[in-house]
Amino acid sequence: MTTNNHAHLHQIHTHIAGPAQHAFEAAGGHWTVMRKSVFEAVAAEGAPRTAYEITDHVSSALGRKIGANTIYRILELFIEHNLVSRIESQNTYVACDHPQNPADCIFLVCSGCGKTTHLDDQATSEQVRALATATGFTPDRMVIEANGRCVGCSL
Amino acid sequence: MTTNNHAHLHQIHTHIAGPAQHAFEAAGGHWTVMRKSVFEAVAAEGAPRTAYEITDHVSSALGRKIGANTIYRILELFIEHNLVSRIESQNTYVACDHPQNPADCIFLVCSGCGKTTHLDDQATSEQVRALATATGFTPDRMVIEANGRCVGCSL
DNA sequence: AAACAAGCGTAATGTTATAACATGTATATG
DNA sequence: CATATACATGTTATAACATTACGCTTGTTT
Repeated sequence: MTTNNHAHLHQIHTHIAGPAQHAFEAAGGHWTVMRKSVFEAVAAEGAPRTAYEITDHVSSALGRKIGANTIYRILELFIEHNLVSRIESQNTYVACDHPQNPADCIFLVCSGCGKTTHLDDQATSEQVRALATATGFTPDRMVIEANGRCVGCSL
Repeated sequence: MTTNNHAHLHQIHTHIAGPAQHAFEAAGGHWTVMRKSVFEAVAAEGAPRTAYEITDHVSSALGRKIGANTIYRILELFIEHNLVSRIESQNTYVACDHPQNPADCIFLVCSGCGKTTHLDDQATSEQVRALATATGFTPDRMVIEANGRCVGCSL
């Protein structure tokens, strides 16, 4: 092995490795063209995007029609690896800054402009977890979202 | 006015007024047969129910086919009046115990049996609100959910 | 009675997500 | 390098969730 070869491999293993790619590969994942493209689509805008928006974005980036389920598969994979979070109250997806630190994110979703910011507050998310645990519940994934108005839209 | 009359009104203004009905009417809403039926469908089970399950339940309760949009309309109305909460991570709806006290609920959703319990912890939800507010965000509705395993399903 | 609003019906459609199965592509192994 | 294997994606169809547009009936106001 390790005769690292074929030209088309170079196009996959581009050198723009962001933290996302790095974390994903460190976990044994393959950073394929498709996955790279999906990640870029999710990360492209400040606002979270729907799966079908991502589908369109990827389709035009690759110049061919991609099926929705391909996108959903990859989003699910990314969510498992903390590269992406799903905003439950919006049915949208956002890229996650810190794949290293799998903290529970707190999302602030603006109902005016759609922009979403995210906070990490270990103390708060731990408090929610502790509350749940105290009842005998075993929490897995936390969903903490605030819907309201961002600074710009509250005027 | 106030010649309170017609027989069919009596069937609307039944005397089983739970706290939900009471709060709803206090807010100026009309507790119609349809709305009563929807509320009962939502409240019927421990587990939260999807809008289409509610649709089926109401349809068989009333003996005729009810359209999904009728259910969605009423669910939305109930949510505004704190009679019902939507579990965002499940696309389901649950009846709310305390329409009086519009606290932010914390839901514990079991991925095993689907049962959902709800906590009220003012301190925690206030903490999340405070976090949001500190960034200049004006929170409206909070979504705090924990997905995991309930006591029975964690074995 | 006329005007209006609230509540619901009906039908169609839009949006989000998954299932089932086929095909392609990378990697390991003899 | 041939082949086996597992992983990744394509294709098609459909399920699940939600909304729109419009009209009819009923209750309330004038």
